[in-house]
Amino acid sequence: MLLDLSDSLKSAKELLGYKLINETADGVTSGYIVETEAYSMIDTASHSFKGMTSRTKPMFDVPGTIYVYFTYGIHYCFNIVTGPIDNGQAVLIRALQPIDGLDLMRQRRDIEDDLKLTNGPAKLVQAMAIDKSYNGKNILDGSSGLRLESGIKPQAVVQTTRIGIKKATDLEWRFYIKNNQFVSRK
DNA sequence: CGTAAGATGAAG
DNA sequence: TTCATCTTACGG
Repeated sequence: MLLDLSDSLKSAKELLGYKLINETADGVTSGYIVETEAYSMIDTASHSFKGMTSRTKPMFDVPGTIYVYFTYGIHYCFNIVTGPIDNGQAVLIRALQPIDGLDLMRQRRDIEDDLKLTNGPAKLVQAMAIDKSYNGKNILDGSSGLRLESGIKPQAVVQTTRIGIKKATDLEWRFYIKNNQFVSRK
């Protein structure tokens, strides 16, 4: 695999178009990554900004480590850790274009509209049945059902500010595939 | 301990 | 725009 996970900013852009696949007992679901955000230790909006805590420990592990966190009392979000070990960098996966296992996704999301299946960080996590048990495992070594494959090559990528944060709102560390319907917000 | 905020989503 | 809902982090 030629995927570069050495730096969260580079990786956030490069991960666009990659196919994310999860195999569970229920079946296989997959989708192309169409929206990402980069986070790092020099970034006041990052969970890793104040250093390692029990929650953010996976962010300081090797590249490819899966970081799943719980937020707003309801939702889980999923990140892929990048950068050298101990560097506190990660890429938040914000949206997918669903490819395989649409029925399973509709079932898990309890929704009919396919456009709303995976167009948000907590939505895709629910559609692909990613939970806290994936936290700390590595997406590159098959230690969970989750893995990456090469997918499509984005024709055009938009770089802009991140969503839902109150700090470092000037940083343009969000990337998405231009004109893709499954991006969470324009 | 007490408490406030949070990388969201759905409904009204 | 509001609210559901609860873990994490941090201060006392």
